[in-house]
Amino acid sequence: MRREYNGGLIAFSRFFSSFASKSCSPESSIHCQFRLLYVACESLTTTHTFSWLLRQCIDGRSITGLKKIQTQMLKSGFPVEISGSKLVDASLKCGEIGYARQLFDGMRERHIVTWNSLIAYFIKHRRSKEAVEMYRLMITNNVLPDEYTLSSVFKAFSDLGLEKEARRSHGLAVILGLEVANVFVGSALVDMYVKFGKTREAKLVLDRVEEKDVVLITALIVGYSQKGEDTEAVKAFQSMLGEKVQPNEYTFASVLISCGNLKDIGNGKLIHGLIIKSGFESVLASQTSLLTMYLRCSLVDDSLRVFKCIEYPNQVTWTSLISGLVQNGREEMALSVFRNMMRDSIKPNSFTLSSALRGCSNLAMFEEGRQIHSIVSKYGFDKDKYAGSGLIDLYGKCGCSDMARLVFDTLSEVDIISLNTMIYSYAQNGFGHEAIELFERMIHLGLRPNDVTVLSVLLACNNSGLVEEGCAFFDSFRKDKIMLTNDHYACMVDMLGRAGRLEEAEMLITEVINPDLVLWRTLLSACKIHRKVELAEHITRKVLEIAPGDEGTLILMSNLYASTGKWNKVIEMKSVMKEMRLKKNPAMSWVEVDRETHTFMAGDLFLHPNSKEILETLEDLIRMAKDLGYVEDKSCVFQDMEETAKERALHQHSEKLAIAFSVWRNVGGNIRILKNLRVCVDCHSWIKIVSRVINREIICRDSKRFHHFRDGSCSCGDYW
DNA sequence: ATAGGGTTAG
Repeated sequence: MRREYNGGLIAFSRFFSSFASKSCSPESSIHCQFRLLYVACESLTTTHTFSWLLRQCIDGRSITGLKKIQTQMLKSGFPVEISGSKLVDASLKCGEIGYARQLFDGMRERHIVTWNSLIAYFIKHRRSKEAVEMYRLMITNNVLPDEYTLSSVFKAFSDLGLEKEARRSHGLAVILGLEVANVFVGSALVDMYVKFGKTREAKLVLDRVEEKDVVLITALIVGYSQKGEDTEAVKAFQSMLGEKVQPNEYTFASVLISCGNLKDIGNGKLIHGLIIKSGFESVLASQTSLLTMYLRCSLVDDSLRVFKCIEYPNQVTWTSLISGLVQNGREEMALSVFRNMMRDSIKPNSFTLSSALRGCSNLAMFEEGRQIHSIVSKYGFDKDKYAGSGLIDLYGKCGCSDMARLVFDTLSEVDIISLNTMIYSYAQNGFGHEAIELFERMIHLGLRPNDVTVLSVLLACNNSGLVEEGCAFFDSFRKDKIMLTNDHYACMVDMLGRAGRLEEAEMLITEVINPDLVLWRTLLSACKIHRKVELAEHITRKVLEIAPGDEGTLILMSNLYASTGKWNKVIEMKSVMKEMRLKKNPAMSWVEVDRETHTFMAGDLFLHPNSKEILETLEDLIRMAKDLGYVEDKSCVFQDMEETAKERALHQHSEKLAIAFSVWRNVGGNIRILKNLRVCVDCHSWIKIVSRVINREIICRDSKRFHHFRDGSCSCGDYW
């Protein structure tokens, strides 16, 4: 009789659902189900039917239905303990935590499944605190946790950093014999120790688990690769194969990260083969991991080949490609990939945006970067620290530290990275006081400065001529036992050297355990500024002992001889360089106009389609600058030639060409140019005057810093 | 009836 009714019910339900799918809206379909439940609830008793009905409620997310079933269960004398856990589980699956909690609180006797379901729900929704509270309540109520409880709750411990309590529960798992016997408990433990950064203990747990499976071993591999113990990760993977445990896409993903970190292309390709052999070749996660691995190993073509085989790349796949291309210096391609992604209507996330922004800031692509800024806003990432730092970096590298600051001030959370980025932006642009102010705020917030902070602060002092402040900071960093690297020393050597305190600068180098070429070259360029030929010769001899024929040193020395008029020495140096087949890095400037980049090389305009117009504009600008007092500084010419030829050479320095081009194209607003070397004294004084002539700000990024030319003066205070 | 691992970033 009952069975018949149940069968009838199913048929009834089928009738309704087919009816619903054909002609009804989803709401009316659920309405039909309510009617159905109402009818059914009148006379039902079997466990089987209750389960079926609960399933219907879960599918229809119907709390009303649940309540009806509850009444019916009570009426029919269904064991309260069982019905309770069933109802709690069903309410949680309907997303009704409030009702579940209400049921839970009303129970006199609670089945362990009830506890487990609630804990699992909290874990699933990352409500770790409540999960742990529930677990504690369970213990105080003398309910002994089982394998289900433990395999869930460990995640909450690691999430909240409750290591002590976690170890106590681990002990419980050992006493109950679950650590060894239940692989779920074992993997949860491994995962937990991994999250605590304790890979050694994770491995000890793994070794004790009797029947090891993929998840267990993968959890350990993940731990190794996230901690940078990449060799261990690869070893664990190999031993997994030895134990005949079949890896899956999760396993491949983590071991491939380690291969990428190790640049272990041999194992990387081996795993690629394994992926094909075990049928994971068209699993998106595996494809993405392979793509990333190839990019980390700088095999851009291989990664593109993998990408082409992917039918539907997702957000992560696209992002991985974009960030990898940027890391390999293929910014242009990265940005075109980004545009393709947007065209395919794949939503970007903060990873995507910060990668694309880094592509822009590497090349100081202002317009492109601004467009990405509007995408950042469109998708609601204005307050995000990752996208935000990307924007700060972009604006900093485009010479707009005020815009960088606007972004910084909207961030919802200030952390060491965003602070460092902002301080560095100020430093590059010569806003020393602003940088120091932010640094003080950082200390006030209780954040410990790291090596990037130290470099940014020193650079800020250096670029603003704050020598005393810089020295004071340096001393305090030394006292605070902050690790100082060669870069930090190089910054100080530059600062002291440029201030003419060459002896102190040299002393500082002797303090360094392993002085590198950069340090010596820095001191050498200070010699060049102050025309200290003898000291420079002394240093050059020293450097050439460590690094015979060092290109940078020879060029600096040759330029020093040239600027002091020692032309025979210049010829000598040049012949040495020629013999060693060294070529000077040609000076280049570039400028972005209408999202197109135009590159200029000194004296080289013949190939430009508008050379005539550019030269005419340039002549006008030089004439007007001369009217306001510009005089050529011929010490900036490093070749021995006739005076008029020197003038001509000066007039065609790449930055002058780039500025003339921008003026001719009538670029609106500021003029923003970039240069691969440092700007020379002659161009510097010329650009100052031109900024007044055309009454516009000219921002020039050279290889070391920014110069903001406005109304006849420069932000660097003629100190660079 | 209730349970475990991964991919992209400054």
